[in-house]
Amino acid sequence: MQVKTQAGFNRSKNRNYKRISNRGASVEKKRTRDQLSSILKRMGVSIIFPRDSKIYGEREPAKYIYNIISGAVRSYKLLDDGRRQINAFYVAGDVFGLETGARHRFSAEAIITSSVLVVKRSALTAVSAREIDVANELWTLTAHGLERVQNLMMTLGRKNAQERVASFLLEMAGRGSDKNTIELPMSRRDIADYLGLTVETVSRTFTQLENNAVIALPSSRRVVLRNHNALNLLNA
Amino acid sequence: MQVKTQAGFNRSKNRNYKRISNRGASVEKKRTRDQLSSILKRMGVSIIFPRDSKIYGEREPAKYIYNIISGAVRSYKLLDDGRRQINAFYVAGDVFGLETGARHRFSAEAIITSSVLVVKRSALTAVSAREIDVANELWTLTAHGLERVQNLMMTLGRKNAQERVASFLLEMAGRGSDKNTIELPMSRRDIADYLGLTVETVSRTFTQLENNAVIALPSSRRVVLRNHNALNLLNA
DNA sequence: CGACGACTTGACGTGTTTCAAACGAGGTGG
DNA sequence: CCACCTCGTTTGAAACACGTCAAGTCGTCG
Repeated sequence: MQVKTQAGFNRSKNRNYKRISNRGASVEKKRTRDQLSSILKRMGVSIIFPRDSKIYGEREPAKYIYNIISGAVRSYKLLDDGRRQINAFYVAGDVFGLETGARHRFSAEAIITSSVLVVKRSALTAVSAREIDVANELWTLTAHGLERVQNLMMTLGRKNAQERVASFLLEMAGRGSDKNTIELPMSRRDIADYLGLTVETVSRTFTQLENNAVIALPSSRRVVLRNHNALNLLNA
Repeated sequence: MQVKTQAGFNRSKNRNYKRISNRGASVEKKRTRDQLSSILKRMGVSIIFPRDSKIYGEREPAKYIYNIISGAVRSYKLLDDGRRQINAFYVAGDVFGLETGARHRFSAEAIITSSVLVVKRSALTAVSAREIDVANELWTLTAHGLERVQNLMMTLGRKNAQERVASFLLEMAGRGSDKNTIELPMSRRDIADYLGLTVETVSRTFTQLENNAVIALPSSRRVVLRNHNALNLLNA
């Protein structure tokens, strides 16, 4: 884990997190909006994580919060016998590793070489104890994580292979700048462990979608969406 | 939906929600601990929801927060073709319906006749805007919901039928007072839609576990855990 | 150019679903 | 008090989607 000592050259799109209304508070500074990412930029240290390197492990003390500058990260849990469930892929702009408990409940690894802003959690909670807006942003961040996982839950519990892959592709397309061409940083195995399938089934489903002219596969890691309608139908 | 106008006779065990430490805040009132449930009791109105009645629907404005006094509730999402995924069962003491966005992202129904404290969300957010401890409790509540769903995700993505049912039984046992005998308020269909299986598979798995002397089934809705060890092994 | 790992494809096996029927407990009416 | 209906549950048999095992292909990098 190489350390780049200078911090705060964050060049990625930082999504503006919605805030809940706080009517009822009388003397309230309304100026703030997305303070969090500026705090992260100010307090964070940028670190480079090489491909497949561990960022943190399940059950380890959750002392830091992470904000991706560039690259991609997978977060996962393992069963005793090695079965893996990936619960999220994070890309540039995403914040991860935020916990309310003392320890991380997942492991996190860089999928490709990634530049990540690392922020002391204690520093952040100190701010949020004073600034209600920051506290709300943290809450909203957790709530967004919850939303994502709840959607995944639907996928894992009730969708077939085609529908799962379609959901995945639409989710990935919703992140990149080009809504039609997706560059996948992760392997088929990662996708399989995200969607509750096997590598073989994922691969077969990709070629099936290609044969049906729903997608094109210029290369195995590049997907072109050719028929959004069909994908949306599959997404149910 | 019958209304019982008098509020605040909450007689159920209210779990004490863990709070994150807020070191760094200088002038801090440390007195509070689980203010939330007392606020709910104070501000809530008790309502009786009959069996199978709707409490709120997906996409409806999230104007209220709910705290179960007695009974049981299921929260779920539907796909267009009617496939259902239950994301949580709530029992006495549980809080549900808390959102950071404007609308509910799930539907909620009473599984059996249930008495529920209903609290205006605006009232609660007004308090949390002033009281950082309350804000933290709300955050922690969301975080606990996230934990639960993340565990379910593992179950749905990577476990077989026996393991899913074992997880379910252990989860349910962890709630009731008697850790060995479980009274199930929900049907086999509900369990199936929670575990991503069909009714038939759930039923078969129950009898299979009974034949292996892991559980006993005095009646279809009453389960006796006879071999915790075996269940824990299945739980992985 | 050769080797390694990721991906694809094929053939076969199996756990879960599907379709169908029987069972059983609870409630109603005669 | 019993016959009857209903609905949740169980059980059976057959179909199928996905998993498993195995062999190939492709791309990348030394």
